[in-house]
Amino acid sequence: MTIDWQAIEIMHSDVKALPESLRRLAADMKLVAGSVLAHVGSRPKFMYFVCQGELRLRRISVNGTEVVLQRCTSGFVAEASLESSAYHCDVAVIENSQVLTFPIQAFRAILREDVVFCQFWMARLAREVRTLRAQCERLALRTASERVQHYIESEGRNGRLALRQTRKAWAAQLGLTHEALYRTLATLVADQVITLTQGQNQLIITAIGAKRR
Amino acid sequence: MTIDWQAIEIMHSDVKALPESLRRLAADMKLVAGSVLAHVGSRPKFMYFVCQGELRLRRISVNGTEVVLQRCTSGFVAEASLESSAYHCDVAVIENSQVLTFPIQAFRAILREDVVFCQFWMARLAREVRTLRAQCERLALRTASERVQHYIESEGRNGRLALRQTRKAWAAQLGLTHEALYRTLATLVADQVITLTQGQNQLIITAIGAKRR
DNA sequence: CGTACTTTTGAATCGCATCAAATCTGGTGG
DNA sequence: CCACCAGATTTGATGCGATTCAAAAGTACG
Repeated sequence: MTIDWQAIEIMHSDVKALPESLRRLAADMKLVAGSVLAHVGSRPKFMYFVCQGELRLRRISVNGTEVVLQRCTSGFVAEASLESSAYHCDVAVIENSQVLTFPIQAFRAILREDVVFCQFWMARLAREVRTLRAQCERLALRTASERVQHYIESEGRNGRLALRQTRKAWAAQLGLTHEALYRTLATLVADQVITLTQGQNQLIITAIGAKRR
Repeated sequence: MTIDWQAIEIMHSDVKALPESLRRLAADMKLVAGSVLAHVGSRPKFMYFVCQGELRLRRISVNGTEVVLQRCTSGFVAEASLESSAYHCDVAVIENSQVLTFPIQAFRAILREDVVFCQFWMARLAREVRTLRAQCERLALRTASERVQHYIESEGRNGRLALRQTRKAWAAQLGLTHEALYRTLATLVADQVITLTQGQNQLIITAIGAKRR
């Protein structure tokens, strides 16, 4: 059960910040798509780090709609769970995944002792805050078209975005039904605001004009 | 220009966690309603702590709508600015306010040295993440009524909520127009889902039934 | 007492959700 | 290799709910 840290570091540079003491406590774990790693309200026992696959933080809202709060395909999951005594969302396994697990008590202890790692962790949280603020901003936009363009601008590079998920999943993240997203993309293409190109296993979206709305 | 820390600590318990070294660098500052403390894109020079008044993190979105990302009436503002070289939102002064300012370089340095304060700061960030996740969840709800009830549940206590802002401002936070919110509140009252009581200078909202939608 | 702002109500319009159904796709097992 | 299946994609029709524009009434504050 030895973990090949070097191999993991190549894929996930975040791992480099992990102190030796934490690495010794890590364990390897495989997860099956469709399962749920943690439920709302349950007590966090481990911190998880995604090496492969995809997890999602989600909540089933009052009326039954699924709300995606975060997609995790690489890196730590649910950083905020470190501080709290209960998960505030479900952690769902979307694809077969491989994760590292760290006992949460030990994690907390090391965070208290290791200043460098503490720094690193704070930076992670701050980044998370920024991402969430962007998402709030996006969800407050009133039309599907605006949300799509906002997403391209804030998540893409120079108006180019490689969509690493299905459009259906993207729709959930944008707070739209998949039908609405399909239609919106179609009209945006027709109006020459964006172009869609099929890359290998992912859709490439490119913004063209400065046209809005 | 001496700051009365004891007086401030009574109102804002967060201040107790501030190490002496940081306190020595603090300065007092009064802000006028309507002004803007920091603009998107500008470089953070100070960390701000709100003693009195109200600041808001906001962004003017693509189509001109104001999006409120955070209201600050007490405590640190824009925690994430600590890590970044530019503000990612405007910091607007809503009411005449009094804030403490801390040179950001020094703030960072002390965070590197003082483990206890670092702990405290991490906890703040984690709380912020949770709040933002709740807001994302709320904004993804499709109807005004659901957002209102979600807000009452997540921000209130036992189905009771003291609204510390105007309904118009609340509407912005909920991603609604003020008209929509007024109408929604009216129908929720009519349907006996909530009651509204006028407290001193604030509206008290109480959820009654388990009725949804 | 006037001004600026919030609160309230009305009417028309628009965009998305919803329900439905057809097609396309990748992956599976025979 | 092909038939088949589950899921994603796509298109259509309809209705609801929020936006929008407008205007009046209420409220706080100097």
